Amino acid sequence: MPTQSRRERARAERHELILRTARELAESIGWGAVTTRRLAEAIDYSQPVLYGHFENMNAIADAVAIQGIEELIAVLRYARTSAPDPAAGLSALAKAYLEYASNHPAVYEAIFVRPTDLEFASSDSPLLLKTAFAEFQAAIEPFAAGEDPETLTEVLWSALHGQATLAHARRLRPGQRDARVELLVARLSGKNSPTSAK
Amino acid sequence: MPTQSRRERARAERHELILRTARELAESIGWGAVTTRRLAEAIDYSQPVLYGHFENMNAIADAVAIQGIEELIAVLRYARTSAPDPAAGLSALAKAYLEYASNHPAVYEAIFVRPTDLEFASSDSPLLLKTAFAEFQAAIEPFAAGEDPETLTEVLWSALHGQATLAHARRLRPGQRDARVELLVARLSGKNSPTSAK
DNA sequence: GGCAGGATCTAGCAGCGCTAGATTTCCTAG
DNA sequence: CTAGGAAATCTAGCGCTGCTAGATCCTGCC
Repeated sequence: MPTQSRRERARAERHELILRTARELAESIGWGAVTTRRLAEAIDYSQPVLYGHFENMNAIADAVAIQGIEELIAVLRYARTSAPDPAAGLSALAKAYLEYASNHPAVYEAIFVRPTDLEFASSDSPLLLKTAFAEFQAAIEPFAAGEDPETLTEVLWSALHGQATLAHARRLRPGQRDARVELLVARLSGKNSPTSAK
Repeated sequence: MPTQSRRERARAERHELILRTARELAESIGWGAVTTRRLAEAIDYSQPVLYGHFENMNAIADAVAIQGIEELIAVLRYARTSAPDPAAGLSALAKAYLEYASNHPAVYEAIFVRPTDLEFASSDSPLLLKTAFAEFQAAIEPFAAGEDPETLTEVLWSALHGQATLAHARRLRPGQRDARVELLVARLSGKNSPTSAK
C-alpha cells in the first residue's frame, strides 16, 4: 500500500509536470511547435511516456484548456463580485476577460480557438463552459431591458472573444484595448446616448 | 509569341485550378487536411508543381484568403449601399458578414483565423484589409455619437468576428444567429433603450 | 538471490512540407 | 523531318510529425 501510493503519487506528479511543461512551452513557442518529442525532452522522458498519461497530443492541450477555464472562471467571478454595482461589475468582468486572454494567449487559444473535440466530448468541460457562460450572464443580465438574457450574453461573450482574438492577431490598434472594451460595455449596457457627448 | 502565350495561358489556368481546388478541398475536409500530396493529386500533378506556382502551402491559403476578402468586400459594400438608410445599412452589412462567414467557413478561416504572415507581409493585402475596415466604418460611423469612429468600428468588427468564429465552433445556439446580430446592431447603434420595452 | 511484472526506452511506420536530381516533353534550328 | 537543347515535370528522398510494437530494464516480492 505505501509502495502503491508512492508510485501513484509519483505518477500524479509527472502528470502535472506534463501539463505545466506543455503550458509553458505553448506560451513560449506556440502550440504549433509543442511536439511530442519536444515535450518529452522537456520533461526528460521518452515520447511513449506521454501516452501513458494522455490519449494523444490533443488531449494534453485539452487538459491545459480545462485548467485554464477553471482559472478564467475564478478571475471573472472575482472581478464581477468585487465591484460595487452591476455597471462596474460588467466593466470589470469584461476587462478581466481581455486581460486574461492577453496574459495567457496560449491557454486562451487552447480553450477557445484551437480546433478541439473537447467541449462536447469530455465529461466535465461542458459544465465548465456553462459555468463560465453563467458568469457572463450574471454580469450582463441587469441590462437586459426586456431582451432575452441568453442572447444578450452570447452577444457580450462573442464581442469580447472577437476583441481577444483580433487583438492577439495584431489586427486591432494595440493601445486602444481599454477604449474598445469601455465603448463596448457602454453601448451594450445602454449607457451610450447619455454619456455620448462627454 | 503564340507559343509563349499559350504556355503562359496554360500556366495561368493551372494557377487558378490550384486555388479553386484548394478552396474546394478546404471547404469539404478542412484546411488541416489540405496537404500538398492531396492537393497535387486532386489537380493531377505531382507536388513539386505546386511550388512552381506558390512559395509554399501557406502561400496557397493566403492566396485563397485574398480572393475571399475581395469577395467579402463586394458583399459588404452591396449590402450596405443597397439599404435605404444608415440603420438598415448597418444591419444589412452585419448580417451579410455573418452569412458570408457561415457559407464559406474555410475561406473565412483563411482570411481571419488561420495563423498567417499574410496581412502584413504581402503587398496588397493590407490595402484590402483597410478597404474592408472602411466598409465597416462607413456603416457604423453615423452612430458614433461623439465617440472615436475608428474605435467604434473595431468594436463592431470584433463583435461580428466573435459571433462568426464562436458560431462556427458550435459554441452559440444555432437558431439564434439573426437574434444575436439584431441585438448587437440595436445596442451598438444606440437604439436599445427606446425599443427595450417592446 | 532470483524471478515475475510493471515501467520505460529504442526503433520504426506512415504521412507531413519541401527539394535535388533524373527524366520526359516540347520547341526550334538545320 | 530530325537532332539538340531548354523547359517542364516527376521520382525519390530528407528531416520532421504523431503514434506504437517489441525489447529492455528496473522494482518489489517470495
